[in-house]
Amino acid sequence: MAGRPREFDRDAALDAAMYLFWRKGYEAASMHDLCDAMGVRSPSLYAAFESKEALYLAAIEHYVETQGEPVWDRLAEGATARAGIEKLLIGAAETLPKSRSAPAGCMAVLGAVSDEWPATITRAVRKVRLDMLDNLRGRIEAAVGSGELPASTDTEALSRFYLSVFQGMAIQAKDGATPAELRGAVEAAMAAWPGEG
Amino acid sequence: MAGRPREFDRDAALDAAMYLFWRKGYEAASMHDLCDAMGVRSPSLYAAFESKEALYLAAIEHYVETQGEPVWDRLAEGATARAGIEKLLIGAAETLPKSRSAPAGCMAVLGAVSDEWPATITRAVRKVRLDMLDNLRGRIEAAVGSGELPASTDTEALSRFYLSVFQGMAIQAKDGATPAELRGAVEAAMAAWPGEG
DNA sequence: CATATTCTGTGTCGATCGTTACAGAATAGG
DNA sequence: CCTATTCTGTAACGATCGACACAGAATATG
Repeated sequence: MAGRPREFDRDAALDAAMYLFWRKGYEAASMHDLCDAMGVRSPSLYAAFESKEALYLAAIEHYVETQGEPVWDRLAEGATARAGIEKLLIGAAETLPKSRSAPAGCMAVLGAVSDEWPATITRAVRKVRLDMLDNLRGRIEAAVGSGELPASTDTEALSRFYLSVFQGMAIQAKDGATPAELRGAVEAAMAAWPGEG
Repeated sequence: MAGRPREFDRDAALDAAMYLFWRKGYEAASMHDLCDAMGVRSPSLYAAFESKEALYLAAIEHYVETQGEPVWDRLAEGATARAGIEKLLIGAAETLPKSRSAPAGCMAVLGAVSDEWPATITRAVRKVRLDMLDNLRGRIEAAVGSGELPASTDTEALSRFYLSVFQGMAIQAKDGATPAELRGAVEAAMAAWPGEG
């Protein structure tokens, strides 16, 4: 292909945009802020990502791949569903609080929770949250199939419950909760596992 | 006092502003939208509430008084802390989903979760969330004092856990969860009560 | 080298943002 | 009635928003 080569790294720029959207949300991250953070002038940005809306969609997808999946992969680990969920939540307790390398909270949990973000973004972010529920339910249903949990288990309720713990932890992390404080909540939550106590 | 009397009901206008902020958040609710919803022209609005920022602060306070407290008052009801928390969460399951009269979710839980809302608002909304934690911890510590819970109870962890359930439920309500679905999560959460199972 | 193509940088577009100046209307106190 | 005071409505302010026109610079292909 002919033409002047792009002078910036598209993936690095997308990564920078992700962090800014993560920290500020959609509306509060202006194109001016984004250009600064990405080290790119706006025409180059539009040429590479089409629009602010499309940039956010690319950023949330990038977030899921680079930030979300490493945490949610733990759900599949462990010999039992109980162990997998505990690993997931402990990992979240470690990851959600603000650190040197990452803002506090979860971009997918805390994004588009008010109306009037562009509808495509609301739809995309909500889908990520609903995928979380599906992942939990999948692991729990498998546990019922394998006999780890009784057939009478309300898998819908149990997965919704653990999802609410995860999502609530994201908000508390945004409010300054430490990993140790969140681990305490996880420990309390695991006591709700059927048959526990 | 002299002067032309105000032609609109300040409390009714504040109530309308509260619902709009509740639904849209801070930035997405423009002064234009607010004037429409409140039935007031902007100079009258500024004369009565000073600024958009001050209006939001008044609205969140109004929200806590009229929407939050009726739900959180249930925490004090019931013979035991366990019963109080269950009443609170069941009430939340009923209240948080979208209804004819109210938007989905909780204005305090879902507000100011991204940076760069005005700092005074972030501080005020976060304080409401931290008050939730204090309320839960207070009830739980009282239960330890009365012997309902063993002295070894990690009251901090237990209150953080139930707070995370409440806050997670607010997000799921925003994503369309029904009262019945949230009640299921509450039922699962109550199984984590110490000694349960 | 010549040309087509693609990126970069400057500057700016119209729209909308929160906010307010100003003039007219409506009251209370004298 | 007259005046001071406070509200209402029109209209507009400067600032910022997302997005883009345009010209110049840099490459691949022929």
